[in-house]
Amino acid sequence: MSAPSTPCADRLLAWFKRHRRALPWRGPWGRKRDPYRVWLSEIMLQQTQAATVVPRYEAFLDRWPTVDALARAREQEVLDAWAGLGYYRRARNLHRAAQVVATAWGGRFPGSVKELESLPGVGAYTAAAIAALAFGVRTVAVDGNVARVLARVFAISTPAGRSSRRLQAIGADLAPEALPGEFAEALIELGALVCRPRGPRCDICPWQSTCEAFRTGRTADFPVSVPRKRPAVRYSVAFRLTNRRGEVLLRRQSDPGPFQGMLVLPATPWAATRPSPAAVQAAEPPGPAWRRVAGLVEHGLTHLTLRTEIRAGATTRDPAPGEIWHPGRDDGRRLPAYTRKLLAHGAVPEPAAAAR
DNA sequence: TATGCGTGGTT
DNA sequence: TAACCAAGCAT
Repeated sequence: MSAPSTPCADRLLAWFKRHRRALPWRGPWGRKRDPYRVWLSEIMLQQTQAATVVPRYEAFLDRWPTVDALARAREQEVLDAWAGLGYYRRARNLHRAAQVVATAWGGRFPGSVKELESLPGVGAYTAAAIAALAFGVRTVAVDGNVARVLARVFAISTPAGRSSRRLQAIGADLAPEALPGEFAEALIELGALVCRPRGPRCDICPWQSTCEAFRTGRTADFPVSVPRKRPAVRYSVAFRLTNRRGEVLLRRQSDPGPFQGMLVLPATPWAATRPSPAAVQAAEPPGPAWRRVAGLVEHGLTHLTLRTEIRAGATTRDPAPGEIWHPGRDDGRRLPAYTRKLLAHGAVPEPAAAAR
């Protein structure tokens, strides 16, 4: 039998140069890139699709064009600018990392994988991505796309989650001396556009001739995935308190757990069963007579399904410390999707809306 | 190593 | 339609 041929970096680069998407965090082909912009985009792209990130990235960059500007922002502003993107710990780490870069590193990002990995929110993937894309380090960043590509090309039957070190080493060996950043990004793009999870486009793949999974007709067998558990269900009762202007009382989620630091409705803690009357009463903001809103709002997180019942009430009082009145209706943008959903559910339509 | 962390798109 | 999954990280 003949020796298996090695995937060719030049062939992948040629494909990428021709087919790569024009995304706002990408410059012209082969051009040196601003580490701040690479870092910001990579944090946003963690577990988040490019199409979702594009408008948020541009808005973020408009508001905080440099790492120093971001370091000077207040944490609340950063969290609110992140609202709707999910995984809110990313936003807190982003702000903290900006302050580390601004102070400990004099406003310039470090250029080695190891130094980058010391920044909050920067793990093995993101550190490698910044090093390759912004600093020309000859390495690859193994995300879900790259893990899938390599698992297929080399028919690796270890589950991707447990073999990322090995995949990293395999990928880095393939990287060329010239344009390592473009190569690292090309691998990701190949996974996103061609070597897709289902229905891979092997017919247009630049690596088809060296892909073991294609050769053996087993692209569907790689990467090997571990079945995931079904999310647990959690129940709570949330309180929708409105003032005369139709504004809604929100507070910052202070408990560790989902939505920490974000604007949420006052509510009982989440529990495995529906809250008892005593638990509901203990969590009630003081004041009004509460009206039960029909139905249950269901919201899915990666590991939880939240089922929330809403009680509505009206008041004339001022917000307590740590609480704010939020317009509620229009700008849903400072809010997590979960909070937005709770505001919208069974809301009494305003006259203007009802007339349409 | 396993688990906790959002949200939206795709099939 | 109910998985499945996305440019993962921290603990």
